[in-house]
Amino acid sequence: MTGNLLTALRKPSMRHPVSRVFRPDPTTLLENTLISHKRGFGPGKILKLEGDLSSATYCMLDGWLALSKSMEDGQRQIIDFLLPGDIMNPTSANENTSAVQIEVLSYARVSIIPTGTWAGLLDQVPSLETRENHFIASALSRLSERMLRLGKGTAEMRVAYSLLELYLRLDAIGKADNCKLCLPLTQQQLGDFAGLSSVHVCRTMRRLAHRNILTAHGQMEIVIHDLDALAVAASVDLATLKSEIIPAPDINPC
Amino acid sequence: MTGNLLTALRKPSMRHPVSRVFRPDPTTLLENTLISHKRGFGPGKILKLEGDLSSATYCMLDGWLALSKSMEDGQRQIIDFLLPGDIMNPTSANENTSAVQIEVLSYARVSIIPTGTWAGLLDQVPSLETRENHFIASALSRLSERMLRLGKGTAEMRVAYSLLELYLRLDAIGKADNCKLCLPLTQQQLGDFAGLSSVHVCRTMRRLAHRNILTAHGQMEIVIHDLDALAVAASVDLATLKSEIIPAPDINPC
DNA sequence: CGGAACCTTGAGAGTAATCAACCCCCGTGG
DNA sequence: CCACGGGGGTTGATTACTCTCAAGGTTCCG
Repeated sequence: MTGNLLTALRKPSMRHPVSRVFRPDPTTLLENTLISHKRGFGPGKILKLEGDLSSATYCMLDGWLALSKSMEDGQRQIIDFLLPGDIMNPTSANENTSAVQIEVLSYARVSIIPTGTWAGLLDQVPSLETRENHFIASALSRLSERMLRLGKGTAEMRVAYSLLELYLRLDAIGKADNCKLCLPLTQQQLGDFAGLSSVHVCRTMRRLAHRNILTAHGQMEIVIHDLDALAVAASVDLATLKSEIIPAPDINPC
Repeated sequence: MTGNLLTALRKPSMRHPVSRVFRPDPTTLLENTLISHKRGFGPGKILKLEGDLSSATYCMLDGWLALSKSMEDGQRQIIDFLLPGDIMNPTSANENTSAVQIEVLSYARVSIIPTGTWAGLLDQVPSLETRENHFIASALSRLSERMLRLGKGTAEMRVAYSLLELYLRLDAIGKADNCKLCLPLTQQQLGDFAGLSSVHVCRTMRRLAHRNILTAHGQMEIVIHDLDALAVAASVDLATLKSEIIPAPDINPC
């Protein structure tokens, strides 16, 4: 009912039942907290504006959110996407405002947990802090990878990398069957993510399609035909990238 | 002897002695750990390459480090600078390799504390975890701010923003007297940070100088004459930026 | 004096943004 | 049923920005 997040949190103890004696499951507390803070939002809904008061941790149960920043002239950069299972606290260093705008891309179910409540949870659910740290490390790695390409990459690299990153993340949560991605994004939004105009995103994707690396239909239904060629275009080593940006619990299925 | 980091950690309890009974100071443990792991490195030294094994927290006592990523063709992006007082763990989501290259820019004294030891410290020094979280929030805010400009900003915005960010950070540790910054950087390195070629950094800074916004001499001794104009050029609200990227302990002296 | 590293400036080339037109799809309402 | 409008996607033409290449200039130091 609360989706991948709980599943993922349960896995470690299920995999190693010998490591713990049976006791009242702390994930029950987590589950109750997640459920009681769960809310649903439709596409286009703005959950937070930049600078809004915010001091909460977002636990993604389902759907997509975009974290973005804008300039006065309306230019926008998507800083990151939040996908099912992700945990993220967008509070900036001042402890009470959000550094980014938070927008719903596809119908999303999110548990928004106030910082105080979250701190209590961390005390009582030991695996949660570890998991949160994995997500922070993962987010930092992703941001670094993207900054490299924003600063020094060509349009092709940026688009190829963006698609690869999304592919790896979706694949990790079982949503990229056969290299097919369904992205709830317009080309404008993909451009805001990759640091390109929507027109140039279109041209670049067409070129990739023309080389039989991928095909796209309709509302961003993308099929990657040649993962290796896409990795070359993105200037990425796929295995390394995966290990660096996908949180550890999902990589080590023991 | 161990510099700003300890000073900063001590401040809270020193300011409010009434809030704690006297007891064996946990900062003694911290101090000992910092001292016993302290090392010094000269400019140019590479502490880690991308992908090197790494599982440690870096506590900056003095000097500058650069975290960077490179592409096969040698293009390089500086992801972040580490300045005195900063705490940072560059480990990627796989828990054992560094997501970035770590390079010394000016003679640096750093305590490099293995993850296990660090976890023990966190248990015993309550203020440390809070402080680490502030640094994480601060780093994420900075990265977001920079990504916005890498993706959508002009060369002028990028240079102006880079200088402003460094000004705010140096000012916060008392190293930006009278808007004068001494950056241990070449224009090439500033370009790697701002996502520009060294040639274009030069042109852009000259234009800013020509407008009497700043002057630069020698090895990047920069004096900002018109902070407001620089903030306009960077498309930044200075007070907001400061609150978002400078860790809270220096703002909320509670 | 010579060399090295860095900064400065100009000229030319290349990449991506912008502007503009058109297409397609789809939902709405006459 | 069809006319209409809106939101996206596609494509071409033009513009603008930034890179690269190249040639000095400066400072520092052996």
